[in-house]
Amino acid sequence: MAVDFQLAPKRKRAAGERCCEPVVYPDVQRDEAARMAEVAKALGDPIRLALVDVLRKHAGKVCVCELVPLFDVSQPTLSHHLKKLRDAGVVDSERRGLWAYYYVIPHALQELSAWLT
Amino acid sequence: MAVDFQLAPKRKRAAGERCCEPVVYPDVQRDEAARMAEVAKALGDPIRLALVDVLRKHAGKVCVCELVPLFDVSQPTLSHHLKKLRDAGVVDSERRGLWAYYYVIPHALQELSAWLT
DNA sequence: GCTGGAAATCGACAGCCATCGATATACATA
DNA sequence: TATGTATATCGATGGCTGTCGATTTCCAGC
Repeated sequence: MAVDFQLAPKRKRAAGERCCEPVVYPDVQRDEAARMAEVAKALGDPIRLALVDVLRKHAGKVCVCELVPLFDVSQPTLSHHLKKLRDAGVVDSERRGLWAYYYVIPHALQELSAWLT
Repeated sequence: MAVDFQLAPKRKRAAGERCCEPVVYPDVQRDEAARMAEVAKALGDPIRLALVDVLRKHAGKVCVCELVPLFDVSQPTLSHHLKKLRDAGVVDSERRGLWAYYYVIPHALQELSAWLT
């Protein structure tokens, strides 16, 4: 995760000089921005975005063995992408025997979605 | 940009066997994923996400000199983030004299927003 | 036990990213 | 022309990312 930003004091400006209407600090709090940016970052790869798309369209849980052949990357690489999505809190997984099933965590995308709307 | 993903046959074919036409992801979907991932990646940094938040809340155009003091990063770093957002097609800028004004491109976030909904 | 398959992890590598200070560019004003 | 200011670009740096092949872990079935 990138370095967190902070509020800094406004710089002084010559009296009466004005380039535009004053701005106020973003409504989004820092931790909100950090959370949403984390989710956005997880979606910021075409493979991961398509993975989430597949998982969302399957209301249930999808076996990794069904996901791997859909993409032109190796199994370890896909596993890496799934881990990124898990670390970002977008998906979760469940093991049944040899197989692992992934699914989108309900409401994981809700905050970002609401902000974008 | 990361390596573009491809779609492969859904099932591994046995040697020489020909069971069916491979299932192919529509190209539209791949392009969509690439475009949306690019936008998501641009939003995948807390500073850039907060920048977009500020610009969106101000329906007009905001001077860079108002943005810089809001964040605890140097002016070159903020300029770099603004350039990232510009390259991703999220914002655009306009120069008036010494000052540069940034604004969110209308509907730039629409596709991603609709997909997330 | 042993063998085989599914998935995760490891180790390495090239490329990208966020950040800074220094510098360049462009414009305004004296 | 000379000076100052706003913004962009440059160059360097440490850290992160996506990718792979090889390996490991875990489980099922023999």
